[in-house]
Amino acid sequence: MSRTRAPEPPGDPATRLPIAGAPPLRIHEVAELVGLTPRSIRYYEEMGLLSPSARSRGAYRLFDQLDVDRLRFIKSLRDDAGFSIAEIGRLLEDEAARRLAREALASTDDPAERHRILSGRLASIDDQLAGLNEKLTRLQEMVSELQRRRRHVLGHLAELAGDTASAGDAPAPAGTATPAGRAVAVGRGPAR
Amino acid sequence: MSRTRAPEPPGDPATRLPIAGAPPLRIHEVAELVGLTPRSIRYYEEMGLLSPSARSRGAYRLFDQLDVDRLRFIKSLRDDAGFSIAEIGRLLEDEAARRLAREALASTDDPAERHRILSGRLASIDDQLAGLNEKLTRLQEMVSELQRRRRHVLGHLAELAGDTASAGDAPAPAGTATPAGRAVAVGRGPAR
DNA sequence: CACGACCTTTCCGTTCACGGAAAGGTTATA
DNA sequence: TATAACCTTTCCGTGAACGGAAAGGTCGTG
Repeated sequence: MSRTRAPEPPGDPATRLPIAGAPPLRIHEVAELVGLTPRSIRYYEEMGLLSPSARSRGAYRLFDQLDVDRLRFIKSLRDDAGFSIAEIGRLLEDEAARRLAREALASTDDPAERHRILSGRLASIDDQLAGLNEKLTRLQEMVSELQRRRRHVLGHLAELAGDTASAGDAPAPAGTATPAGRAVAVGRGPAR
Repeated sequence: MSRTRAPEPPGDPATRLPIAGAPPLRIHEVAELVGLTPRSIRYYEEMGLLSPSARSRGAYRLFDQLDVDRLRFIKSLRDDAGFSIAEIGRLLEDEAARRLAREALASTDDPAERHRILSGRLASIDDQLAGLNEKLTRLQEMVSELQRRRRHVLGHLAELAGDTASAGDAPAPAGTATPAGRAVAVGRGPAR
């Protein structure tokens, strides 16, 4: 551990303020933090998923907390939702449109204009919801099917265990409570 | 419409029976049916996702209803769950293991052996559930967040509409009821 | 039996999402 | 100031998931 962190000598406040006392990170630091490679992060920037991050005088990329959050979001979208980089780009563009709409709303009192802006936002949100709901429904069907099988197997195991009295209902070993209500069984060991 | 369907002259019952009266389909027919290209279907066969389908004397691939179901499943896994072809391959291998386990279970009365088989099945199911649940939870979080925003925008719109009395609660225009319980709002027009 | 429409395999090309090397610049520390 | 450990851009390579053309075979109909 030779060198720890560069305090970034003052004189370059940049355009984006670093969120109160949090030092900016360099690319391999964020990479490790969020579980991506520097290469991927540069690629995402090239594809327009990141606002051109701040740079040091030496042209080093510098990342603040917002960048980290954004990268985490991107990774989640990629790994969990299975979106392509292009799709993620579109989602993030919409995110940007959202900020613009906020500002536009704050700067006008005209009811018609406000209605136009809000309607646009609603349409965009509904579009995204439609896409996500489709994926979500399919995934839930798959999970339900697997849970059905799981109960089935557990029933057989219980039956095997001797007490032929109580069959069909199982304790469920570990679970992730889904926001939607029902607990979902999850078993042994890490995936991947 | 020159040629409609080949009745497949008897003399080649093949190994897989065509499920009572359903004529086997040729590759471009299934392709259109399930929404894939012939090229993709051949590729999936090459990757081992399909049991080597039946062939006519002239070496044409012939698909029965099971093949169609399997292809639909593959497409769903690919498009909705975002699995890679390799991952789908593993899931389907497990499906095959499931059939084997069924047969093995049916052919033994030894409790220890039955327990071993059932435990293996349970472990495999739990593995799959773990992976799917992770995706599912993330997706649900994203949907929840979007719904929150949607309500927010709707609140502002209602406020704009004049009656400043009732704000914050909205009727939700259209919805897909998720198996898990809560209705999820979906708006205007088709996505994609 | 000839035709058109489909099929076969083989192979090369393409897009996506990066990996990795090259050639050179920057930054904190010794 | 020299050195190690980062960083930069540029470019070429790679595996996945196909697309598409080539060269030839097969099917039902005219």
